[in-house]
Amino acid sequence: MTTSDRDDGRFSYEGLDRIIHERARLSVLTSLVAHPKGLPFPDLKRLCGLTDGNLSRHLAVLSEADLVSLEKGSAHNRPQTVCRLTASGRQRFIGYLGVLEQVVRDAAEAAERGPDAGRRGLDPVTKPA
Amino acid sequence: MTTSDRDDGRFSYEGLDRIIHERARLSVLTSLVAHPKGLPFPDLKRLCGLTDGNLSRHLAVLSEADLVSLEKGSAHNRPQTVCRLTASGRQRFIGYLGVLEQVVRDAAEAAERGPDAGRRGLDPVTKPA
DNA sequence: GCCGTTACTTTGCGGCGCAAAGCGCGATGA
DNA sequence: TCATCGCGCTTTGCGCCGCAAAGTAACGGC
Repeated sequence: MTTSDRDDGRFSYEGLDRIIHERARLSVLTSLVAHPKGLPFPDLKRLCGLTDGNLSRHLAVLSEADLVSLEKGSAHNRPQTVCRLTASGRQRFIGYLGVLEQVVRDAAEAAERGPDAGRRGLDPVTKPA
Repeated sequence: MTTSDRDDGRFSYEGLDRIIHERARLSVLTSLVAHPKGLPFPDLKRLCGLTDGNLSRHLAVLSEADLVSLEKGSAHNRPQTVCRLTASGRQRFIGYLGVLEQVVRDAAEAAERGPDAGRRGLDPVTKPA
């Protein structure tokens, strides 16, 4: 047998929150958790390699979900939006990271266990050039 | 200073392949890497907690991208599709996992470094000078 | 005043995830 | 023998989303 009933959902990873599990937003949240004092919009943009519009959109989503707070003020006679993780955002992000870690563990373990197990169906595994 | 030029893209994680970085497909790939001999459609469906339609769609995408192979045959007088990781799929997935691991490391490290660093900024909003 | 730059926001579109409906087919039963 | 059921997928349809390009606003030289 290949699977048993109690394996149902073994790899479903329901904790991968749709809001967080998105490349750009993952970037943003990681940047923010690494800069707990907050980051101005342009810095965040550079760190994440995002365009203005893109970052704006994602920040709106994250803010809507109360994962980040946006403090719109001004500095050097210019508008400045400082972005921060909220306390609950931090919690949710850390929870998400736990799931992500589980994914990596599951997969890495499996990948290591049988690099050429079941070779019947798989092409011979070749090294990357 | 908050960021320096050479930090550009520090958290952009370009290796997070759009095809792979999707909850359902991540489930599928992890299941498959854990079962190198392949999995029949219904087993995969249960492992991943997906609906038929959903799994079908994602398999089509993964197959299109040559990450998985679909072997349509029959067993017990019933149609049976066996899904397997391709060799290149395996490599790409492993590459992706490396990036994911980096994300987890970056974030976990940062989160641990300052669980309450900059805490003042989290709820009471303070103005940067 | 005009032009360029900075700091965002809005708009438009293509694509995607998801659930519900559909299809094919063998087994079952009247 | 012919409907009916259930299993194994596939297709359809809708709504949301990511992304880039265009738009707005406000300041700083010239």
